[in-house]
Amino acid sequence: MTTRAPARSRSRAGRRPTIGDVSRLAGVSRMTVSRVVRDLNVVNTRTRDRVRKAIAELGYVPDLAAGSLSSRRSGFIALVLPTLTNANFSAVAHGLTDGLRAADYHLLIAYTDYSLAEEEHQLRNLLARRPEAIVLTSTMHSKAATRLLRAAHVPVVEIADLPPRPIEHVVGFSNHEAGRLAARHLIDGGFQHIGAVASSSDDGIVDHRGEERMRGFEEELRRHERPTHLVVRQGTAPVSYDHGAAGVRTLLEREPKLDAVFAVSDLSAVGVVMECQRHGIRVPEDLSVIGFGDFEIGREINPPLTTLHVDFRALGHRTAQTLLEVLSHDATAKAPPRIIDVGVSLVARGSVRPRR
Amino acid sequence: MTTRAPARSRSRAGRRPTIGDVSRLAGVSRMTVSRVVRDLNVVNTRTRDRVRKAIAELGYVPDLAAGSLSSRRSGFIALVLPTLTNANFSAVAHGLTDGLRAADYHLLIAYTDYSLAEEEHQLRNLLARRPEAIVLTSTMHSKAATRLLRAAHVPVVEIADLPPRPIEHVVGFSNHEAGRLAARHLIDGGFQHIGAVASSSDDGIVDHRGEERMRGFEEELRRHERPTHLVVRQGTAPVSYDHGAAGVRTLLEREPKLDAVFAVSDLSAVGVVMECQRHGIRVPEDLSVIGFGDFEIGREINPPLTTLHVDFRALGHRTAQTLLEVLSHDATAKAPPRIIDVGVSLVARGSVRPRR
DNA sequence: CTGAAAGCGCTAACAT
DNA sequence: ATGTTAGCGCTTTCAG
Repeated sequence: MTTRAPARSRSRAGRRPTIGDVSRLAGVSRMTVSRVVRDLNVVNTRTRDRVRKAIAELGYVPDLAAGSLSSRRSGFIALVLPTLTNANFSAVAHGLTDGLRAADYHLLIAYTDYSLAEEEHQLRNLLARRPEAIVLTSTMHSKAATRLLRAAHVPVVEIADLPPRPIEHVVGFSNHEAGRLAARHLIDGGFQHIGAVASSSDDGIVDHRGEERMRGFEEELRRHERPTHLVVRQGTAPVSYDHGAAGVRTLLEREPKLDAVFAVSDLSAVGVVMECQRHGIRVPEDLSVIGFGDFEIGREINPPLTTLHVDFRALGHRTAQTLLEVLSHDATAKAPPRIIDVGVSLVARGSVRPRR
Repeated sequence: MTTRAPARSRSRAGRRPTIGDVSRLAGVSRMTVSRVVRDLNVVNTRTRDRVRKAIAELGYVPDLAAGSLSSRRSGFIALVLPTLTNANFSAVAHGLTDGLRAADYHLLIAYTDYSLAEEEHQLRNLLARRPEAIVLTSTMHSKAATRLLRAAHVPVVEIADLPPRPIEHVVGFSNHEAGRLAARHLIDGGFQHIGAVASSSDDGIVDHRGEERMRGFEEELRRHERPTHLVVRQGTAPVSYDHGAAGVRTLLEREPKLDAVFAVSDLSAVGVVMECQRHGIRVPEDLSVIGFGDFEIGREINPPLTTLHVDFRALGHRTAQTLLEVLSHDATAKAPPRIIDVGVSLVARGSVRPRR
């Protein structure tokens, strides 16, 4: 960059100021600047102010890459989400951010589109930046991903499910149990022709948590000697409204006497309700509908949606807490694995009308 | 960490393997390992395989912090979003990720909850990690944030609006024009009592883009000598369903003859429709509704929602393209600012029934 | 309270 | 095709 700036600014022409530029301007050593930047509270007030002034004047922003290389602390925690388009995952991120802020950890977010291959790709990227912990919203990983995670020498928290063989820590709930709760609610409600709309796995695109819910749902049906042939798979994750609309059409073709539907997500449940409206099928008089996730749209539609509720924000908070505990552990002694279940509960609203 | 591992592994006990560990195991210099890792294709095939084997054996993952400190290339681009809970912003992220992947840039995402202070905080964090470019979904920043951005010596792209005084590059559309389109559609439709549901700013929480839409809307009303007293502000960003439900109640109290409503987002528009259903107000027979954003839920409800459409995925792609062009520019010559307008269009659906 | 020396893990630039 | 040297910007450690 050819600049006409006077020679005295040669040291900072065209590049970002470094700690050395600040120290020169303030007339102190780089160490002193470093102490001021990190708020170490050991620097003389007047020196500190002089340094602060120099920092402001130069617009100095410390280089965390250099800092963490030296201190061996990157100061960030990685969160891997299946998708950005899900209010519940956002709630988790919020809970995490809040819980981590006081400890001055920065949260970095990546998403995988429910793809195992993409998860591995993102993990590789993230791990290369040396996060101090890693949070995964998924309990199913490629073999290579699992190996990476184990070799990373970093605390790993799997969230939003209860894996049978966790990598390390877990903050979640049982998706299997969620599905069973839905089935029991419908069976107890006296419904005779119970269907469900799930999504299908395809080519490495897997919504394992949704599948667990469906497995729980089917298992409970079987326990009560009910048929499970009315579970249809519609589209791939992320589940959305149209999955429900298309799914219920299929179900009604297959069983005109259908009287209740469990949708793997509130979003597809809303799709079910909307499609029913279009065909003059009354919810809940003709057909009862139950979803999962307690999304806002479910509370807003008419009738409001019966659903399964998980406190995802609390889940995020608990994850932050767990992380903080684990990270405060002496690095020489690995903290024992924590397994935390935040639970799931059924919220009865107008979209289900018991038959007895 | 007390370990019983044999002494020969002393060099890698309890810590991650470094490039030196790999080079020792493979019997080559660290440079050779570096070349293999970066796929520089200048290494002898047999040597390369030996190195690869060592890498696999040790589970070596390169340290990008160290690498980028040395190469002065961090390899990532930062995306700052107002909120994670917005399908359109997710679409932008997708478009960006896709467009950037070939060039091997990694996208790191942060969100601000529509808070200027939080934006500044996130920016500081992000900038400290030396992104090679920064993408902001907002065109309004705190003074300090603007200063940080200008001092960062990094390309800045503001997206999803058309700011009058851009920091540098822009890929967006006119929110002002979007609001005007909505107003014109309703005026042309022959509506007499036109209202709107906006959100209010509060305490540093600002949805500047939404406000621009409302300003455009009001301006167009005034142009046609229509009153603008039926624009109500309901809640703060992020806008959601309940904003619309509460907003339309207020509007109907204020003007029982209300015949059309523009909602700042499809989400609040859906809230309007749902609230109308609950009160026996027919949409569109009694009240017409128009939203913004063309969210999936708008296509799914009955009647489907008339809305303003922006191709956000394309916006993300164009942003990626712009970034790639700008970044390929010789670092010594700053690329000229690009201003790209992806446009906005009205999508007429069932929720608006013209009166003439 | 402040500073000097050494080095974090990697790559640019220059040998060979 | 491979290696050597130096140094990226910061912090740790130790000395004063």
